[in-house]
Amino acid sequence: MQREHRPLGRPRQDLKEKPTKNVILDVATRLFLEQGYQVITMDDVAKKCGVTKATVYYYYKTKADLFTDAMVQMMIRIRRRIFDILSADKPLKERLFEFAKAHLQATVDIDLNGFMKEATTSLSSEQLQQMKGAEDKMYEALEQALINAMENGEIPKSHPQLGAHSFVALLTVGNYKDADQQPIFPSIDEMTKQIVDFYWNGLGNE
Amino acid sequence: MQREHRPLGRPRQDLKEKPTKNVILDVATRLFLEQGYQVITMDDVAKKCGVTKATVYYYYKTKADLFTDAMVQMMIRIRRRIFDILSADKPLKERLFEFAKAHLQATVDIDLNGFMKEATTSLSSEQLQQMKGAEDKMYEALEQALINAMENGEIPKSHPQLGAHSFVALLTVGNYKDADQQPIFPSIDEMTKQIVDFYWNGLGNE
Amino acid sequence: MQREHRPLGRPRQDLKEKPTKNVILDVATRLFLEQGYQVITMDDVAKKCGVTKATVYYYYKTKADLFTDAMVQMMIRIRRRIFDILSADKPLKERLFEFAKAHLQATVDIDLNGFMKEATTSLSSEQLQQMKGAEDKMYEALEQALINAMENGEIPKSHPQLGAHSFVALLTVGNYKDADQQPIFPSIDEMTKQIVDFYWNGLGNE
Amino acid sequence: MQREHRPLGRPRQDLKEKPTKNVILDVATRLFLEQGYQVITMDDVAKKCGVTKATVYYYYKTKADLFTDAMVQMMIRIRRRIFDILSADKPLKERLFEFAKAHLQATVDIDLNGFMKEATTSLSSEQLQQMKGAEDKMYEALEQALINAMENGEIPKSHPQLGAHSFVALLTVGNYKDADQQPIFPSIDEMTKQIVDFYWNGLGNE
DNA sequence: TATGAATGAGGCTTCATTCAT
DNA sequence: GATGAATGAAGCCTCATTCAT
Repeated sequence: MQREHRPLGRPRQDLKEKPTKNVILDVATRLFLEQGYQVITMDDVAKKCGVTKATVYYYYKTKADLFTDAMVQMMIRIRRRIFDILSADKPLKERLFEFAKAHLQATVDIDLNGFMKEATTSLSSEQLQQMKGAEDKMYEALEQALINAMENGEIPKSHPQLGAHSFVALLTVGNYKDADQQPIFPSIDEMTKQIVDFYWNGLGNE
Repeated sequence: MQREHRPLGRPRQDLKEKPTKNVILDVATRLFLEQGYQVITMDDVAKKCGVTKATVYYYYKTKADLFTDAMVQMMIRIRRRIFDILSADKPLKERLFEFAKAHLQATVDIDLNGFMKEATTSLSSEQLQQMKGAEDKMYEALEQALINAMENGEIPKSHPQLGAHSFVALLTVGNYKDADQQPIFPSIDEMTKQIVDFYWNGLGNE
Repeated sequence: MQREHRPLGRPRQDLKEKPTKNVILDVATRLFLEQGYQVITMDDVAKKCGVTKATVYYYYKTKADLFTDAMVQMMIRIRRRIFDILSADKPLKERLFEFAKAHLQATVDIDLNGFMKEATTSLSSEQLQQMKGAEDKMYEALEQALINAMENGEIPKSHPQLGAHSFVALLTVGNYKDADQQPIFPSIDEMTKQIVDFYWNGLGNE
Repeated sequence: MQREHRPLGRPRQDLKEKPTKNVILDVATRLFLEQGYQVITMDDVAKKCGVTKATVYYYYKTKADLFTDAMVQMMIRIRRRIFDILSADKPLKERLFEFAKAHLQATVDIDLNGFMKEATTSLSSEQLQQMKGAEDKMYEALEQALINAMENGEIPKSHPQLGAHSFVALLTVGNYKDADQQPIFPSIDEMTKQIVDFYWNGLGNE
């Protein structure tokens, strides 16, 4: 765990350049999230990164690999976010509100269900396992927060896995737009409040 | 496994077979639901129908057309089902339970969000309108049932659109399988009961 | 050569309806002339005629047959027009002018060269013979007029076949439009006059 | 007959072969000239080049692009030839003769009219502009030679644009073959002489 | 580390043609 | 005489992937 030997003084400017592999992963993640696995081509990724397709293949052996890595990393990041937000020292409802709001503000709708479905046909079973694993861990982070709250007596005891999934499911309501592009509530704040209230009731609170 | 190749030309009108167009629409609907728009090819559809691709194109000018029609028809059917089940003369909670159960029993997970996302990238704006229109109407059917119940005093007054969307969103929880292919609850009945209870609380009932 | 027995009196209205076969031929001729053999589909023809493809096939065994017939009939008509115009009792130059003008007024550019080239790949050799035959006869009509004029002393003796082809070739100049859609001369009359003058000189007149 | 399939990936840079892009353009030009736009498939081009279709698409995004480029390059070459031949220091008639002969010797009949017609239906308006532009410039080269000759007093003053187009139009006469495959004159030399003489008269020379 | 050049496989779509009615 | 339903063959184009440099 020791840091590598590094020259003294201020690092050179070009050290700030993100390594190519990271650029690719970040760009890919965004593109896949925005448009889905099938629609995005390796060329799309390459072009957005300012490199060639061959370079992408230098870092990721297949498209499926790139996708898997992108999704897994993303779920890890979300899990970390859940941890961060939900371990704050505030009433659970407030923490849920914060998380919900953060989630709904992210422009891209993270439709995990959809991604898993698209992936099923194209990924190796090992890759699917990886994704599923990351997904499960993500939910577990939420579950844990609920379990804690149940033990604290903050909320009634109930099935925490159901609670975790229900929360994420309800968040998708926030992304709905009708035929005229109207969301259900005009502001994100209102949207978030309503969803969290609904969820809070659902948990059995009065 | 499939029918032998038919001879050229118009087939004899022997048996009272389902008209080819219907066969195509039904098969396409199932395939699209199971695997998504991008993954399914026109050839997949054709082969499953025992006809050639050209025949599929005889009835549907493009893949996007076929998809749109399939989705719209499906949403119309669901809407009808909602009507049928929700207009029965029973307590609302029972009716919700019935609908939820029917929905969760359908083998294919009807992930509307996912479909709309895939559609966005590949359909004409006119086709998107059609799909969105059908989707909205579907939700309206649910909303109406909620509105009635609020007026009856069966449930507290609240935002019916939110209620409708929340219900559908919660249903997706029933399709979740973890990395070991385990659903959250082992039986559909239990699953349905838990989801409807959660929802029922969410609506503000005590 | 006796006329068929026909009922006395005025024929019924519906006798005025052009027989379907003729409609097809006429429509096909126009479409092929306007857009070429390959581009026009049997469906295009059928739709413009208000019948189905199968009907077109009822009258013409193949697309190549329809095309051949259309082109041959057209060349026969042109040949007749040449006869009519060129056998009038006026100075040759006037007659040439008239024919040229009639030709240039027809909106469609009858680019026989182009048609023969397109046809070569797609027609049977017998069909090609038919077309070539009709084309040759068409030119012969012009040649004959030139031969007559040479014998009359109206124009110097020269190679009549060259004369006939040169005339038709020069007419194509009238259809030229530059990148800004400008023809070489602004009015058809001026165009015709200039071309015929040029031709007239070419024949060796002073 | 053709090269064996190449292995995947970048080929060894062995011999000083013509760059693939040039090979494709040259082959395509010849094929399009010989048989027309619609008849030639991208596969035809690829096979004649000993590469796969995908390779052709690597260099040209669409068939229309390939065609446009082929035609434009060809017209640029012709224009250069016009320049070269017509700027020699000889009497105009001799120069015209030379150009005509060179043109008629080229085995393929360059039927510009036909190509422009085929193009109209299939090319984007931008591509059409490109082709038209190249065509116009080609004619302008001829016009300029005529203008010079008029100013020299070598030929009478007349409309140079008409002169340029007439010349090219008359050249097509040289490619005519009748139903028995007979050209109008048996030898190219005689053909050329007759056409140029006709043209020379047409210009108003005595 | 990065890329340019190439391929194979496959997807969408069109179209001439056929045939029972 | 006319048509609706179907097919087979082919054409355009895309894309994940490979490999020598």
